[in-house]
Amino acid sequence: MVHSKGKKLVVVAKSNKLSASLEDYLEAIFNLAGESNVARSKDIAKLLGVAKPSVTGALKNLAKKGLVNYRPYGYVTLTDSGVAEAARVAGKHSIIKSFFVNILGVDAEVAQEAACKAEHALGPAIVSRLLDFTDFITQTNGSGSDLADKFKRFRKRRRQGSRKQISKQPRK
Amino acid sequence: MVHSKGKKLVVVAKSNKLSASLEDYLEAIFNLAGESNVARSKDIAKLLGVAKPSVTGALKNLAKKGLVNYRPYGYVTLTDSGVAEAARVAGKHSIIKSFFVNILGVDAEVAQEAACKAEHALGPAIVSRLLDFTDFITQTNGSGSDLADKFKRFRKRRRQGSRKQISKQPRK
DNA sequence: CATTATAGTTAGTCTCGCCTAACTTTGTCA
DNA sequence: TGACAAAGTTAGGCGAGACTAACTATAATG
Repeated sequence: MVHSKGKKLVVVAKSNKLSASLEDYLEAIFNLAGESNVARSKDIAKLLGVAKPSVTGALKNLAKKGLVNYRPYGYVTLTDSGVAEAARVAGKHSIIKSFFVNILGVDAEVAQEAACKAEHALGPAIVSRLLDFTDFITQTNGSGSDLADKFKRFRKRRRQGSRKQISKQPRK
Repeated sequence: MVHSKGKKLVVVAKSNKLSASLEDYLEAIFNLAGESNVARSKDIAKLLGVAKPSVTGALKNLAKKGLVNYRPYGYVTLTDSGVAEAARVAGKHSIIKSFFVNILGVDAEVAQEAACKAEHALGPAIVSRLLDFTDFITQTNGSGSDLADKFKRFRKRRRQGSRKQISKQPRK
């Protein structure tokens, strides 16, 4: 971990960086709005698996940051910067998930869930490379057989070869 | 995100799963103990960038879970299951970081920091594949030139090709 | 248009993880 | 060995983010 952190001059500026939680709300609104053009509190709650009052709180918070247009009992819409921010997060999500599924061959469900968490952990430097890498691998299957496929076979061989030692994963 | 979650029978069993924070403490102790065979509260605090009382709290917590041997004012050691758990976390960290550095070509500092966060987000299914994949790529450079190198050139070309559109990343 | 179901909000509480200030214990060294 | 520094702990507090219970506003329906 090794923090270090600014330490002294930190008091200022309530920080415009979003918490993982608020990023999740923003992304949820973005996705819901993308489908049906409206985002209802109810649906946000359902999508994120939280209770309704949690949504209200988050919306107020996002409104204070100028990312959503919030009016009590009204529909929720994203502001311009809200859209930008949400698109950024959703983009990360998509890149990460795509890597998991298309390169690593992870099950879509698992990849989806993992991407939800990882999108808050990985900065632009990594995600940008991940995108390039995924493209690189999927495009480079001109020179020979499909690399992702090769990997699948490699992995199968490896996992079969060492049954007893690794079996699966030291459970728990 | 899409939770769903057990929902009904969840009340029981205070959960033996560690929070991200506690995993960090455990990993820190593991690393410190590995180097000098003792883990002092002071060093844990420094390594994680937290205040001393936070360490005390975490240690009590870990002790309650049977992962560390904690005696007030004494040195901290890991129990057997503490070692197992810590090794698991540290293993994840190492696998993830290695992928970032050796495959994606990310700067070691950045990779270190990102791995710290990602290790809490990625489950065994993904990490196991990540390990295999990294090995696969680094071992498969027999058939032709080094793939990681190829990727580096691919990326350089790509980033140069699209200067204006992507330039870097929409800052903030 | 009145009733009722549904959506949303308010108020209050809880847990987690961190902090500072002040205290106690331990270790060091003259 | 006694004083002082360093390490560790206790007490108290704060913010984020979630929850439940109870209330209010909106929508739908006869």
